[in-house]
Amino acid sequence: MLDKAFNPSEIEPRLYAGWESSGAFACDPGSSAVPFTIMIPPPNVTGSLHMGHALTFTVQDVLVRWRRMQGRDVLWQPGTDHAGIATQMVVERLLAEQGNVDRRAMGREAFIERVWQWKAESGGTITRQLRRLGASLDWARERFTMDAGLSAAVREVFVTLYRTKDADGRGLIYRDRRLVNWDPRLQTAISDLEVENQEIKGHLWYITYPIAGSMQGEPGQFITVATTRPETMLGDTAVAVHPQHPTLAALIGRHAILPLVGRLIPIIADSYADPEKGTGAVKITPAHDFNDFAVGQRHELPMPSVLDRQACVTVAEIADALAAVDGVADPAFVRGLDGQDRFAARKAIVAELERLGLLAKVEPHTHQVPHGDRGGVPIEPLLTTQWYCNAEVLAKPAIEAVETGRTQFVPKQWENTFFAWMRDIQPWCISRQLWWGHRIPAWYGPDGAVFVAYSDAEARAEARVHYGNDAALVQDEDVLDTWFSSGLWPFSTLGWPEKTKELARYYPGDVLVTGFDIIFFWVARMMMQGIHFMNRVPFHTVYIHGLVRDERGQKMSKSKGNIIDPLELIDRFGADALRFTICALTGPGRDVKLGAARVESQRSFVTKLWNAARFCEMNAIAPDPAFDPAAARLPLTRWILDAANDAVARATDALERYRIDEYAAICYRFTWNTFCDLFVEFAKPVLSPVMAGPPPGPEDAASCPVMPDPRSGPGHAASSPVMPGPRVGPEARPRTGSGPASTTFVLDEVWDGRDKPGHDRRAPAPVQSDTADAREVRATAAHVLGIVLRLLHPAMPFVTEELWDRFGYGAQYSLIRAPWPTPVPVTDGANARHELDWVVRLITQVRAVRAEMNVPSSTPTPILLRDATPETLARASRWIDAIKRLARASELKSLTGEMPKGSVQAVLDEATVILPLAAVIDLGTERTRLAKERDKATGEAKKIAQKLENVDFVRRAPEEVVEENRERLATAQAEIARLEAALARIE
RNA sequence: GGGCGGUUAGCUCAGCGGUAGAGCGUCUCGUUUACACCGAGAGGGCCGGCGGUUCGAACCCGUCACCGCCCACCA
Repeated sequence: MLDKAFNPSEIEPRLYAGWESSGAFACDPGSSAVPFTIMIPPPNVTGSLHMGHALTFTVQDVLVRWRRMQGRDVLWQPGTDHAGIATQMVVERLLAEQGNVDRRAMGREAFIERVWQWKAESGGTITRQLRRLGASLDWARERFTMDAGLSAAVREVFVTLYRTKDADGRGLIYRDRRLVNWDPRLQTAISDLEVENQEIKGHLWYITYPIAGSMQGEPGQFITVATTRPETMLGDTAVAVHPQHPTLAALIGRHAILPLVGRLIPIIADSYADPEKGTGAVKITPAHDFNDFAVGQRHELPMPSVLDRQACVTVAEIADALAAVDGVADPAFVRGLDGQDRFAARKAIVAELERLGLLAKVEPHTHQVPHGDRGGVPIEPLLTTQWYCNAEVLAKPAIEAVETGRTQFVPKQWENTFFAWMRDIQPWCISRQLWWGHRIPAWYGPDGAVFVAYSDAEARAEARVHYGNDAALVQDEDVLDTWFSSGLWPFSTLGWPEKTKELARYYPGDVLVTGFDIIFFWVARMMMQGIHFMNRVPFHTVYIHGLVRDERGQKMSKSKGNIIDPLELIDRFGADALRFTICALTGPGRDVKLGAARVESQRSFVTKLWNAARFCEMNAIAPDPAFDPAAARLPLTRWILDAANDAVARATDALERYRIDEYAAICYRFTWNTFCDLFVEFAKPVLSPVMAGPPPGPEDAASCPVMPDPRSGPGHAASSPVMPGPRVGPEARPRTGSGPASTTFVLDEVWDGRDKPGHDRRAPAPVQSDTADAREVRATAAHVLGIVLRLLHPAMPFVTEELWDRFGYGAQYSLIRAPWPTPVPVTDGANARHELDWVVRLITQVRAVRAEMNVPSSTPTPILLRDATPETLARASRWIDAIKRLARASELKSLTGEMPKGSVQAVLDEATVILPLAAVIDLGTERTRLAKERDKATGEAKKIAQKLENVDFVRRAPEEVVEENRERLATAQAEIARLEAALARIE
């Protein structure tokens, strides 16, 4: 027996362990099946599962589980990223907390050993958490970016790119001395992508630079520059003005005296100086500003650095130029700045300028200041020698691959983002001044000669050739950007550069799933490196999902305190509920707004499925291997099989299009609305007919609050004249066995105006019907439940597996590899659909009317059909038990004569549905209700008529559209006529 | 400055040329034995504004407004 409720916390760990140990997630390189590969975006080894992970891994797991069920040989490659900066920071913080010496005191080797130790102890957090989410990763193949094999791949790539020369004879990896984004807190170079601009409320300082050799009172005695960074002025080597500047151009060629420093700097012409901005003159500090660096290169200016690696002032490079100038420059002041922090120096410099009267003015100024995304402090452009990768060369084939569609983005609009960045790609700084990471395989000789090699030994061998003897070599201290190794993930995890059978089989992969924030960092680099080294794109599809936000659409962040922990949600509601919520909310190009309330409401779907299964269990519904859907003969079974076909086809199509949200909605609707609300309810009278029909009404019809007409007395209804009903021809007579239930009720009985006392159903026997009909319904129910479980398995693996096992659809843990459902032939599905559609509409109509008239559902009433065709009456007869049960009917009959007084009417196709409710209805209310219905239909008819009167519409619209409108008009007009007739019957 | 996305029921969102939809919330009714994490029913929207294309626009085009994001840059 299934428990009353699904208990995820008990069931999930057990099922996951079973899956994993039974090898259900493992790929099979020896299989003949078509492979399907997804490379996990390796989470940081320091990470713990956050909502972004929950989103991306749920989406991937849905795709992976679905494809596995389709029979593909799935490799979902797991692993983690060594995450250079992040991990180094974590371990350094830990060392500090434990009161250890810092890493520099500790030494490189000992520190790295400590990081490995940390990884062994704490690096498994994220992978454990992924298991809790239900991610079906092939754990036996787990990789780490610093594994020996992956490290070998990194060296292979580095050496190869270094040795591959571009058109100018330069390696695709090369060393260069230029400005780099320097993070003074972490004391390492970072790439452009790791810089985040933050809006800062600062100041614009206007500083007066005296012109050298100018006379007192001369108009051009000073040139004023504006700056947001006065402290960099120590490194100024020019002042630039626009060559066509109306007034300042006259000063070009003269020199300014750099305040504080006393050095003479030229006033140069450069169109970089925008006459509209600031004062029109701009100070040039080539070593501390990217634009100024370019100006400095153009004019061959000196480039002294005045800030060091900790962003403190250093005067070493300008010491020789210091000169005392009365009232302008004082070498002692500048020397006094040496070693001061950049912001302290700024303050001091501003104060000194003010004291000297060289500060023309200060304005408040809000501007974007670049910050390091990890360190969080303003970055400092710094002149250093770093290793670069010529991304421009590598980008070209990657751009082409997307242009030609060999790799496609979903949604497509992200291709524009990709192109925009790739077509203007900058040299990629790949060296980092860290210890944790892949050490750059470059060695330096005593004279600075560089030897790039696979190993220390190989480098020594090269040096021996170079020098003619054994020279002492020193390996480069730096490590590579983490993304350099991540970019190799699609093939380094498969054994490259070895030619493994996994590499041949699983590269290229199929889909890459990630967020848009990673397109540049990772997707672009995998494309570039994958194409360059494997000659093929690493994946044919890049599926980009949104970001997870909180319920109000705010980005989740620690500072806002709106972080939602997926593990907490799993604890509270179960992994299936969380996963299904994510699936339902992840529309293309849309962020996922998620909160506990949403997960809680989706949990009820898990419960619903569980309870539907309990119903099946209670009704002895069990899988029947001999069941043949094509042989189903009942309208009910043919209808549900037909509807299941439709759900299967549409769910599969949605997954093909990566529309996880549509897939979820289709499954949800089919399970809840179609299977539970309709099929199960219709099945009940067949499965246990004793329980069919409404609960017992009052024994005495006269005491029923519905029937007696308070105005005319209890005898009134009974005294209404009743005409004989139509004889239903034998062809329309219900055939025993073709309907869903016993047909003890005959529709050609004429309603006699009296409600029959209900059967005595006060003690329903818990018997299960064992008719052929009931057996067919049971087998069908089991078949369709099996489809539901398989359809939902990718989204809700736990509850579906549990039910699959409990019902014995297959061996334990077999759902994970059960065949994905495909549509099956159904006999005359359209007919069954039409039939059920009518029954549902009848029931809905009656329910609506009853609710509107405030008839309590405990009070059954008769349902009379007027003007119904024999076909309709036959249909009604076939479904009489279900109708009575679901529409709370005491009986169902045809009516040709006059309507009982005080009846309520509703129009259903050609027939009018009449509910005799004399006791409770007010004629005025009923008249208003019917008039409202009629007016609605009239409005509809008028709209369509207008359309059809438009000759252009009739002439130019497609024939089927015109025809459809004609039909709709006819239907509406017929409905109006019947509603008019109904109104006329009311006195 | 360049670009992208969004604006549809109270909320979250589907729909993207031919009858405006769902879930949640609201209101009403219901102790029907699968399920109150339930069932039934109802109310609720000139689909951001203005133009245009079309027989027909929530949907296509233009434009504006507001919200969000990305890139560049602001001496």
